[in-house]
Amino acid sequence: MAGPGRQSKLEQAGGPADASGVPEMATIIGYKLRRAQLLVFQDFIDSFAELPLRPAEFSVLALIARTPGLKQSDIAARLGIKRANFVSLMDGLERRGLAERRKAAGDKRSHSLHLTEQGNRFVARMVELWQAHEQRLVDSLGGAAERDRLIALLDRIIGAKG
Amino acid sequence: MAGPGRQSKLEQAGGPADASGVPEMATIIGYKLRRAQLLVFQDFIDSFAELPLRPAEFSVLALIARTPGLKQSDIAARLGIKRANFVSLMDGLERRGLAERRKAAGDKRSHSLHLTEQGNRFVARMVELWQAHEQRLVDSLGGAAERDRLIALLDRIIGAKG
DNA sequence: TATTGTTATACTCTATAACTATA
DNA sequence: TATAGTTATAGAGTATAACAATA
Repeated sequence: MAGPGRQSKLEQAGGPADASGVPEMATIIGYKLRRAQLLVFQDFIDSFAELPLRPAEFSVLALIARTPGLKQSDIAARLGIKRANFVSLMDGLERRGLAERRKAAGDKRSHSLHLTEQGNRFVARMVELWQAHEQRLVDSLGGAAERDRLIALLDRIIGAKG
Repeated sequence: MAGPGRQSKLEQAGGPADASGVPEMATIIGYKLRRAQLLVFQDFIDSFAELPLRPAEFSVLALIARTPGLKQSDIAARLGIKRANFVSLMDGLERRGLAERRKAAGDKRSHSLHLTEQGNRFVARMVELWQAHEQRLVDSLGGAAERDRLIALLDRIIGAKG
């Protein structure tokens, strides 16, 4: 990792560094990712003032809408949510009448997840609000092509875990 | 927002959507940003197993190293940390003997922040560990040019708040 | 009056262990 | 034995209000 001749390869990993090699925050990938992600989530929250919904709840409803009938554990795993933490999240969606647990056919341990009728209507409005939010983001990036480039780069970081 | 002729502009904001317009998570900017950021922070934490340090602590030490003497509130504001939350973070760095508060010259209310001698040595090692972490990221992206493209795209989202 | 640092507090998110009922 | 769902709990991270000292 640190052989001789290291000095001749300054700035190979990070961006501009001072004499001691301390990087400027503006050039650090993780720092920029965090700042951007916080801003995007804040815009998401603001966009859903009319229909209070957190990003995690949005992702659960969207996934159930697209692939109804999946087991609770499957939904949680696909979204990177621990199954223990998924319980109260799903409780909330059920309490609001948007989604429901049904006894799975074969396996009596598991629940399969579905939207309710009200949930379907909710998701329709949710998608409209989301599109406005996403369009703002795409515009700030400079267009759909830039959006695609950003996602392609993020996918390289995420790798096979996508 | 939703005029007639909307069907002819499908997928303008989001990526592939099903018949009801529900987006696939893999095409959502905020979702990808979150996943990537979590992975990067996890790799950061793993990289600092030898020298336990959280991302926020890293950013504070790096900022003090590059611009010593700034007020506590300035450091916090530049990093997007609420000053109330900055107190215990700084307490930790001071307790570990890495950084210190000094009475500011003019204003008796404020503290100016500096690294200790031990802090300088710590930062030197911290930078080495960080470079290995950052190099892994750059490699996964495909090179420094891709890193620059990613940061440029993130800066468009962040806008003037960077 | 306003600002700096601080305390206290609360809420969200995340992580782990242990329980139950099934398999 | 292992898995699905659940409960309880603890730790971060983050947000606001209020206070003392100082400007």
